[in-house]
Amino acid sequence: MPPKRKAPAGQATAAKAGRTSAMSTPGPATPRSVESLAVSDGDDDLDDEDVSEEQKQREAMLSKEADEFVSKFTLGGKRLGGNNDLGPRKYDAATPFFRKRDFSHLPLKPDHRNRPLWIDPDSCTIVLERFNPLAEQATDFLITIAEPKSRPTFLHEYALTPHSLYAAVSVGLRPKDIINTLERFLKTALPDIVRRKIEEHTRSFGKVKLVLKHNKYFVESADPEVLQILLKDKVIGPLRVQGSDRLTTSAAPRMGGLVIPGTQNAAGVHQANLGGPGGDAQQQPGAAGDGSKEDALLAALNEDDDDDDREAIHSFEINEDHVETVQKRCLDIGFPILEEYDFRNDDVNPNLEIDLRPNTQIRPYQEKSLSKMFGNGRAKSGIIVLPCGAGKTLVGITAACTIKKGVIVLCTSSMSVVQWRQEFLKWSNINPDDIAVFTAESKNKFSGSTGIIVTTYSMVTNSRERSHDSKKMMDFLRGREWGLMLLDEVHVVPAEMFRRVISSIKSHSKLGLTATLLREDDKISHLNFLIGPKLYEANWMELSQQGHIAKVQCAEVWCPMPTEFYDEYLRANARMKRTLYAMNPRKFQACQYLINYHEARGDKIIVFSDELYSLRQYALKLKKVFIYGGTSQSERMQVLENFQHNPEVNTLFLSKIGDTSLDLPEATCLIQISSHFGSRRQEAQRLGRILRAKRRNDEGFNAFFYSLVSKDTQEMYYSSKRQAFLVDQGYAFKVITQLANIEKTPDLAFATPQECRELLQRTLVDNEKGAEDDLETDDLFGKPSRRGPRKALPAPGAGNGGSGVRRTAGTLSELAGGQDMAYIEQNKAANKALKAAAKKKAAGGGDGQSKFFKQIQREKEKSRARAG
DNA sequence: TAGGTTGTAA
DNA sequence: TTTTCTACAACCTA
Repeated sequence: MPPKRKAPAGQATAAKAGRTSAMSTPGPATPRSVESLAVSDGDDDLDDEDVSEEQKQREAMLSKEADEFVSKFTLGGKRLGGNNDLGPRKYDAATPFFRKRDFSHLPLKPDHRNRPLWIDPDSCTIVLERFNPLAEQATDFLITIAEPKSRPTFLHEYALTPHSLYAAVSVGLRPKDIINTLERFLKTALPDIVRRKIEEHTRSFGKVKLVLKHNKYFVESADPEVLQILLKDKVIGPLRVQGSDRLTTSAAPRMGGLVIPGTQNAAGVHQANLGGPGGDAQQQPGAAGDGSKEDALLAALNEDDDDDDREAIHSFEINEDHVETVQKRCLDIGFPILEEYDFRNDDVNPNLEIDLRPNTQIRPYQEKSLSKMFGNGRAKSGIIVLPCGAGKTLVGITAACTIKKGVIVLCTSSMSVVQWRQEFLKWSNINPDDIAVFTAESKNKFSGSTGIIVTTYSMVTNSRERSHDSKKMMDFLRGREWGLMLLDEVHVVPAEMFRRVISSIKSHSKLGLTATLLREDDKISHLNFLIGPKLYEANWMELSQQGHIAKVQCAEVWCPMPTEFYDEYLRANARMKRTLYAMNPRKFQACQYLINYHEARGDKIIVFSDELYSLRQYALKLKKVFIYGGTSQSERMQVLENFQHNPEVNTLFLSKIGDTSLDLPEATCLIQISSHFGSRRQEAQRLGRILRAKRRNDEGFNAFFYSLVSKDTQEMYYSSKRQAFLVDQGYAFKVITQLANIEKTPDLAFATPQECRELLQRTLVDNEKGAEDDLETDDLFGKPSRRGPRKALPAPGAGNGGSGVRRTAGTLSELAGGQDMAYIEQNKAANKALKAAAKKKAAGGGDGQSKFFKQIQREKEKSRARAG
């Protein structure tokens, strides 16, 4: 049993409801000073006093400890972000956000101190004071109506955008709710321009819904006029199914007896109510009325959708073939269409026997995200954004358990397919026969009339020739209707290929899960109409403060480049530049130092490098295991297994294979030596690798994330770009320019200038080989070059016009010889030691090595083929 | 069972 | 200050 006694979810929610109702009268009713609140964190404050006090102290201690830890490395480095005390403020906290314009003429409300929001009327940027008494409630509200832009510790910045407003309406807020609540939270009066913007953008949003009922698609709206507009539209009108002349009318559903499993409600009410009020409601004409109470918003925010006003609903039928066309068209003409699945009234598709295992309690934020999805008793399609390790899978499983219909799960790799299935078995009582995987290896169907299929995107989208089984399976998938489509890592979907999934498989509702709704192109917005609005986005910092994910210390280590390296760097082409700044000996030393430090501390360390050459060099030189794309499946398993359980193996080197396709054992320290341009997503994903660390609740535990950056190179720029997302999430990157006592590291590599020069030459030579092979035939130089490059190299060095400028052939050959000897020796020492220890594969050592070289060879050839 | 090919993301 | 190559999954063959 964990020592901390948290209030059960039930109490927490009740407490929350209490506070929420207070929020409708924020003024004098809650006269708490800013100062008093800044201290109490406001989350556990209704819990047992001792516990929260203890908790707080511990957190303070932790953060201090962590700070000190990083400072140990820092000699004179300047710090970025992470300013933990605000100090005396000359300006108001929000001042920086308004630098360009001055809104001080906007009159403050008399009780502005009790109100947490500022707004910039021109950009519709909202700034939230996190230390304000109402910050909690305001945060809930803002997450619903606005796009989080940046959420550092004290000030959060949100933007009101058409899409965010669209999402707000889709989870049940009405424009006037939004306006009224904003008015309440704002320190100033809500500017007219913003009010108009909200009205304008929400007018048509959420008015049209796409509902699948009895296997027929209906376009539904509470507003007959809107339907008329659609029917008169030149695209949509003709698509209406003829014969259904009258608009069908029924009553709006209400949440009724719907209970999301795993919530504390589930315990008592359970299924008793299913089919109760909800079912009846369908028959009754709308009791309607304009019961627009002010509390409606609070209710919506509060998850209990006890809407009193039940409006009449009008709908017309459209053919299923035209759904996509209609969806697109609706978006184009300003009536974005929502997809909803009235699963409780779906008696056509068989029910699936599935429930969460008893005693499974989902976490508050998971519940919150699901309540957005099931807010009105139906399943809304949309996207839930949770950091890795925060339990995305469980959210998906709970959704499946709520809907209880056929489910199709789409993953990015076959690895995660297996995991999803395991998670389903772990968390739910699903019959193992009812959950099947569809991958290259396994093409089983479930035995019953319905079930769960777990597969990969590429399996479904594959446009190439299919194997016979695969074809049969696809027909099966296409031929039936799914209650829920779970899209794991949904940010991949906007890619041209993957979006085909949406159209090729018919599902009543779609739930997208992702950690980072980020792409470097702008296609992420496509998800809005491909799947649905973003239903929920968690705040990383908050989750980590609450102990759901690990606390992470981020640091960027600046490694100067030795002059020789820098000279080469300046002259090199783009490709070589990348290699050079990864191979920077100072960086290597930093890496070595950090590995030493953290291994001594008992951390499990993962080192990432996108640059294969440097990945290998680092790993071999440091005698650590590594995995890259060419590592065979069995070897991968072996290495991972060892990394996880063998106390001797604490450091693992990974190529970008580790970003997506490996299920990494838990690590507690992460070092990046080279990374892919400015991909924020990659950075976030990598950070996510250490978030799930189980030790997070141990005393004084922190996870560590280092980016090693070669100073004065492009890396600096990329690095800042990559960090943008994490910084927005509130992570502070500390800059370390000097690692204290690095020179005392035992066996510090490249400590002498001579060694550095050798490294440089070797790097240049090795990466020149590809070019060399361009001119020579493989049989001559391919194999021999591994053993005796001494002979082979001088010629290409001189003969290769493009890059021959760099150095004299003499030096080059000299060093190259030594290099290869060392190389082979190291290679023996590295991964293979592990192999021997595992006493697998008699031929292991030599075989692996030649395989390794073959792989390199193949890659070289490939790139040459492309070039030529 | 390994190795090669292709298509695709980013 | 801009961009890129690497690597994966599926499928096929010897």
